[in-house]
Formats: sequence, C-alpha cells, structure tokens
Amino acid sequence: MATRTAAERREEERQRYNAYVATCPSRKLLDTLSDKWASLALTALAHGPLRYSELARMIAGVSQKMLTQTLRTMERDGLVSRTVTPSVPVRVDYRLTPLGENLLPLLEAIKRWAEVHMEDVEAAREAYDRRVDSQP
Amino acid sequence: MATRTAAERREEERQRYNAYVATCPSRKLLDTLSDKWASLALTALAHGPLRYSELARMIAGVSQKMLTQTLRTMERDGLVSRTVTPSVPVRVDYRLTPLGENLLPLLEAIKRWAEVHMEDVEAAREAYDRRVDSQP
DNA sequence: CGGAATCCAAAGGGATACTG
DNA sequence: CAGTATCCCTTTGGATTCCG
Repeated sequence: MATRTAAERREEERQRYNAYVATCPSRKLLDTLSDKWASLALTALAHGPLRYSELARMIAGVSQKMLTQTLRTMERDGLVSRTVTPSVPVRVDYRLTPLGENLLPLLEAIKRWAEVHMEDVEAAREAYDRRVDSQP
Repeated sequence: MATRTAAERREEERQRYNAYVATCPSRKLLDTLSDKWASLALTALAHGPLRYSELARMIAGVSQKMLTQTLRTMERDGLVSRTVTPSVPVRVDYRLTPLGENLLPLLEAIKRWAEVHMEDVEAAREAYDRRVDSQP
C-alpha cells in the first residue's frame, strides 16, 4: 500500500531527526534558544524577576498563548522558576534559575558576534540580491 | 469589514515582529543558526569544500529541497560560496567563506555550553514531568 | 548531477472566548 | 490576573516530477 509506506517513511525520517536531536546537545540548545520568544524572555528576566503581565508588556508583539507556552517550556527546562502568590487576584512571578543565568553569557556572545558581523551579512545579501535581480 | 480588519491586524503584528528582527542582530543570527539544517551544513563544511551530493550524504535525513534552500540562504548571507564547474555532468562545490569560518568558534561555544549543561536541562525536565504526572 | 516547480500534509501560532 | 481551550489560517517541509 503506497500511502501507508509513504507515511511510514515520513515517520521514520522524523524519528531519525529526533534521534539525532536527542543525541546532539548543541542542536537541542539551538532548538531551545531559537524558540521564537525564548531568548527575549531570557533577557527580559536578566535583571530580576517579573510578573506575567510585565513580561507580556516588555515582549511587545507576543501573544498570550506563546508567552505562556514559552514560559512553560523554559520552566520545564529548568531555566526559569515560577512562583505563585495565592492572593486575590493571583500574582505569578518568573525569575531566572542559576542555570538560566548561566545561559546569559552565551546569549551575550551571540549578541556580540551578531553586532560585529551582521553588517557583513547585510552587505552580502544586498550584493547577492543585486546579482540575482540582474539575471533575466 | 471584520475579515479585512483581522487580516490587517495580523499583518501589522507580523510587520512589528519583522521590524524587531530587522533591528536586532542577535535575533537575526539566531534565526539563521536555528534554521533546521544550517548549523549542520556549516560544521560539515568546516574541514574543506564539499560537493552537493557529498553534503547530502553527510547530513543524513535532509531532503534535497531543504538542503538546496539552506545552501541558498547561506550563500546569500555570505557564509558559503558556490562554485560551478561546467563539466558534463555539472559539478558544484560549496565552501565556507571567511565569514562562515568566523562563525565556527561561536558554534563551538554553543556546543561547549550544551555539553556542559544539557544534562542539567535533562534532569530538570524529568523532575518537572514527574511533578506534573503526579498531579491529577 | 544539481537543481526548480508543484502539490499536499503536518505543525506553528494568532484570535477569541471562557475560567479560577 | 494569569491562565486554558478552541478554532482556523499560515507556514514549513517532504514527495514527486521535470529540466539543463
């Protein structure tokens, strides 16, 4: 049956990739960092704990769904901790764990590389686009 | 017209994010590195140029479409260069540019951080999952 | 050999409405 | 306030086919 075979092959490929990700720490870390809002949340929390609504305001453009999802993932990964104060209304604070703080210097390194080299990338892109545009 | 307004709002959000990405080098860099196959291609090319088919074999699990797309993007970003030898059949080699080579140490830094700390992340995940599972 | 073009399924993610 | 649940559009990416 062609359909089933194709689906199975797809599943195999997916698992091959997952297996790779599972054994490759760098890949796992990149997956975490590149989560659309994770690095933003991480740097937002760099200077102290914040409430959910404060985070939502600082990370302009994030939807409530994605903010919650991002924070959950980061909590699960041990990068942030979540503290509920059972007042009325409830108050929830997020703060970096030591592990999360440990990640900040790496983000800094990424930022530094980017600040130094991204204009070269920009220039390369423009040059590339000019080349392509001038080709019929 | 509700439909049009919703679509416009969505478009605005998208552009807000794009505007942010455009002004944030770190975010741009993370977008590049986290491209599912970019870091793999980068490290595959670390020790010298490779042909298209060689890359395809080294990066097991990548589809031809994604490999091509990744290489195009990296070429546009000035990270790799593409050389066509017009023989029959054609031969195409990819190699890192100086800019691309310059990125390798950063990948190394990411790899080192991951190797040192990802087991903490693993442990945090298991602890988190145990906590959640034991809650009805 | 090294692609480009097309098609389609699956995942991602925003909007909205509801809850403790 | 800080979420959860649902709906549904958009994007991603694999499979397949065709080309120089």
